[in-house]
Amino acid sequence: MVTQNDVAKRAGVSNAAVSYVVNNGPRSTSEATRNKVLKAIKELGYRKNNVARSLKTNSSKVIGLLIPDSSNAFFSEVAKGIEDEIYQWGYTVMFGNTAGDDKRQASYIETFISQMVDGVIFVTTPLLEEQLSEISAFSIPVIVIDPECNLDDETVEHLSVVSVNGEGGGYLAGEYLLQKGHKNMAIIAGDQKVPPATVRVEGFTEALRAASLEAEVVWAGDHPYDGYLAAKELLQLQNPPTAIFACNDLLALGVLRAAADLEIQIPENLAVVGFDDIEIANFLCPRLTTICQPKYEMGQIAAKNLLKKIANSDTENSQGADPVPSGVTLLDTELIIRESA
Amino acid sequence: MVTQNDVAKRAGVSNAAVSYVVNNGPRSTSEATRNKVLKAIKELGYRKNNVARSLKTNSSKVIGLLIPDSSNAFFSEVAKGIEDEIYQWGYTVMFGNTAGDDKRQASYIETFISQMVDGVIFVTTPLLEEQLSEISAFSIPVIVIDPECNLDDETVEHLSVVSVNGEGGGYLAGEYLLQKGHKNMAIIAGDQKVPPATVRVEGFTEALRAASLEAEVVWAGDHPYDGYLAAKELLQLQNPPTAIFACNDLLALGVLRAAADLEIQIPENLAVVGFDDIEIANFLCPRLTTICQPKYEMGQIAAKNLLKKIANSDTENSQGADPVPSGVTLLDTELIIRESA
DNA sequence: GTGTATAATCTATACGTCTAGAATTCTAGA
DNA sequence: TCTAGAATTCTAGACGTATAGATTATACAC
Repeated sequence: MVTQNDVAKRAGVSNAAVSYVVNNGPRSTSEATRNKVLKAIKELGYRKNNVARSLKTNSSKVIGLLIPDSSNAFFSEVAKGIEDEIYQWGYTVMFGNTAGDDKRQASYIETFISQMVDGVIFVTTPLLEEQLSEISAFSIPVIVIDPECNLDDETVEHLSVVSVNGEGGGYLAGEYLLQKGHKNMAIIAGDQKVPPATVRVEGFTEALRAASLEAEVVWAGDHPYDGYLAAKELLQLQNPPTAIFACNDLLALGVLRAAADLEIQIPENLAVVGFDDIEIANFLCPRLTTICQPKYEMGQIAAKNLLKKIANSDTENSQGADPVPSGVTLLDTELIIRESA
Repeated sequence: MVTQNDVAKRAGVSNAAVSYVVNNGPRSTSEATRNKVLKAIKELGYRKNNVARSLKTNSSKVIGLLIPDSSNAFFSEVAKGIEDEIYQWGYTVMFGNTAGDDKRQASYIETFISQMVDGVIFVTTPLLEEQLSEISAFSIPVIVIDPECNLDDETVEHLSVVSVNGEGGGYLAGEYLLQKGHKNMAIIAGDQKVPPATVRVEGFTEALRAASLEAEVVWAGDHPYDGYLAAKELLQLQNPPTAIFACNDLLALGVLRAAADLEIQIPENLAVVGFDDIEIANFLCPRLTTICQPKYEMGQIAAKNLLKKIANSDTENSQGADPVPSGVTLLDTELIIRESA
């Protein structure tokens, strides 16, 4: 492996000079040495070694990303927002799927610490008190996207969360279906263990409460098949719902399929509202009415906030530095009316 | 930061002893010191520092993953296969989206080298001669998933590729539609710059050639909307095709949507065959007939091969070691007949 | 009790980088 | 030409770890 020392020898300068050239500082170099060094670098094919740099400077230019399932359209869109943003600042993403497994999650946190990541982003992941305190023990900045909202206020205050107004989204869906005259509605909710599921249900329920109505809640999962099964069951009741709120678009897809199987016309005989507005929603038959949440932007904002936090913790004296909103940054959802409701 | 030295002091042993305990070797330790060290580790909250370890051992336990677009269902499924496999062996994934940008790709390769990754997996990414030789200059094992097949044989031989028989898949689609009696067929192909697109077209064309038929090819993109536009145009010709082969399922989704807009019945008046068999395919209306490729398995196999390669290059004397199939490992595709054709 | 083989431990150094502090060269004003 | 001050360069650790080589403790056979 070609090192700075090799380059230095070849160029006839000290290794410090090489470092200064490579990093454009922190001290200036004359045009002459600069050229000698650059020439030697080219000739020897030297590449800087970020591992050694990390060890010395205590900053790896890597951030850790913890996601339940990278193959899920929602998460992968968020991840893309993060990566796009972070790339521009010379950072790289190291990621792990928790797959809903606490042990696996813990293992990745160990890894992230061990790899000296400069920051961590948790996406929709159970926040275990113990793990959080471990990370903060290493003073690694953390951003959370869409948290389990039953965290105590103190913890949240300390945390910096980017979230979407899931409750508001659920409310929008309920309000809309109410306005369409539905009285008998059902909710097919995602995995009860995954935080955002519950809030959406609450928002929807809240909207119905205003009209003194209630909705049956079926806890399913996050896949189309879960939605399919749940919908089939609901639609074959003696008194089937006239509207279904599916808490994510993949579930909604399953609902559409179940309705088709049972030859139930949408939206004439059944209204369906989804949540997420994933890319395919606008191409389904019928096009899916859904609650849009800014996935890419969530990732982007989370990344921006994390980078800010990292910058602040670097300069130590965070006075004058651009402060990161701690507590919850809530992004708005939007009702996208298409054909299914 | 708590270091091995701190632990050593606390436990009243040498730092070497701590290292031996932490790594279970390479030398044995007495039960007594082992316990002392473990106790000190717990008391001080010591975590091993993988950065320092990497620097010393020249092995980071990190692999680099280069993907065109992590938010695409196909890639993210492959990525999941990789991550799942690699996690089991204590490795972690560092990833970057190339976004079809050669400069960005080059930048990530620099980063990977700089981070001392133990191996790299390229997924469906243009293999630039220069970049490959740069990586091999650092003797970093490389696995390619689904390559641009116009690489010269020598390069491929040197490379270790996991691929799916895209040509065979295209052939299956063509054969099936032929057998269904279609004579006027069209192909909506993905991004011409992305390697696998071309092979699928060739396979399909090949099948038709056997019946002395030809199909019109429209180069579109990778998104539903691309398929939608292309299909709308095709279906409004004075002599529209009776069957469309969409080279990936997202395109096919767009085709279904276009047909619905034009009130064309599927499969009665138009047959549609997709490619990929992504999760949603089985829930669309109509359910999508498509060519299934083992995405998760591709990732898994690629990861397994990469780990083998890494192990082999570690032991240097690869004699007796489990050899990695160099050249192309071709996985089979399968025709999944559902409702759309 | 002696000698020997083995196990356990410690000492010291290297991995490749960055960066204070010392040393040197350059610049410009007198 | 001389000199203060700035600009540039070099020297010399340190970051936290792993591991050869040296050293000491232990076990066992005689």
